[in-house]
Amino acid sequence: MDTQQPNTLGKILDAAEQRIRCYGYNGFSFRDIAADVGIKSASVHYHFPTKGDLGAAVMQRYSQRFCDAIGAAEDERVPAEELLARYVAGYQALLAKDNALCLSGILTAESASLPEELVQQVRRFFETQTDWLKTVYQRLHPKDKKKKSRVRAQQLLAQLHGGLLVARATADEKLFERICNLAVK
Amino acid sequence: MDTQQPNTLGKILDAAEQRIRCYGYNGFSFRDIAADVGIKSASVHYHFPTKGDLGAAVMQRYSQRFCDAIGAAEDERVPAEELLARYVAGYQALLAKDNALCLSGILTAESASLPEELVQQVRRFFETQTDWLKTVYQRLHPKDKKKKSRVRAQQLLAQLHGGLLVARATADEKLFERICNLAVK
DNA sequence: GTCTATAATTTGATAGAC
DNA sequence: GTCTATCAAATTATAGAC
Repeated sequence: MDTQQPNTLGKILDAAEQRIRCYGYNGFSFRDIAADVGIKSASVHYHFPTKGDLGAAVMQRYSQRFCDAIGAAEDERVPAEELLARYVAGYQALLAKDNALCLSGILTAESASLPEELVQQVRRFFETQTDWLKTVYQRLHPKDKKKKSRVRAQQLLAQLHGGLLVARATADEKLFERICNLAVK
Repeated sequence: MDTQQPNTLGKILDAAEQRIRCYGYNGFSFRDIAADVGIKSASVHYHFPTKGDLGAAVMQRYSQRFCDAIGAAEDERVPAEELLARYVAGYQALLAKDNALCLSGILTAESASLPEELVQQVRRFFETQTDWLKTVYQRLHPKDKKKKSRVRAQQLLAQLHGGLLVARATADEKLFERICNLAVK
């Protein structure tokens, strides 16, 4: 799914991210991860003492990757339209491919059964995304009030994450693409 | 959350639906349900032999309730605009209140770890919703092609379910309301 | 760092008394 | 229908050898 990590720690994170995105946080065990990587579960505990530690590390890496990928919303060398198009394209490329949800989406669904730290990480993820999109929308519609740009951002996020959800539920591969096309128009 | 059932079977379904919507299918046990209802887990097994049976019954009742609530999309006594507004209002009233997802949404997120029967039920739920909304949109925009009405329907579903997701993640109670206002405009 | 072995707990599920 | 008692398997996690 992403850049295959050569070291054990990276492989564990890869496996855990994949597992969570497909089965949910409560749908995988340390033994599953161990089997995926080709080691024993005790070795997974060596790298991540508790399941909460593992979940937090996966989410942390995921957030960081997202931030790196989208860059600065204020970067004036790139037109706002293109930033937005890139953002949506990123969802198509990274997320819609295997018909799995965004990591943050699936963790939100299970949030009541998650360690509080993980819930906070997910919340920060969505707030970071909202802030980024808000800035882009403000460049796109400079006359809008900041509040309106924020609502636009939240609306797009809802559309994208809901698109991933409905596409997965109906096993309709083209659905997300159509949602995206409508979103960037 | 819904009409409190007086009989044990109904109480079990209520408790299971609540548990799934907050913790996910993999986030609750028969003992949890038993404790919620005030019986022992063996008694839950009397009503629903396996966890799959329980999950299927919860989803079945949920789908039926949805169908009953929205009525026939072809009902000409009700204007299409109102049907749409009612539909969105239903999401606000039933789902957004406790900041939990739609049952189908959370099951979609975990779908890879679910019994196949349950996955199919969820798929049918979304297809039923899409068909209903498609018919309403065709009444609203009679000149549109059927395909376009279908895409409108999917887009609204994505927006609503994504709205529930992002609202829950950010613990922003007003967010879903704003998404809804934009949706029915 | 990875292993074997194992502890402590939880889980889905069943048998049989009342 | 609900209970007590229990099972077999799985789960998170740790101790200690290599």
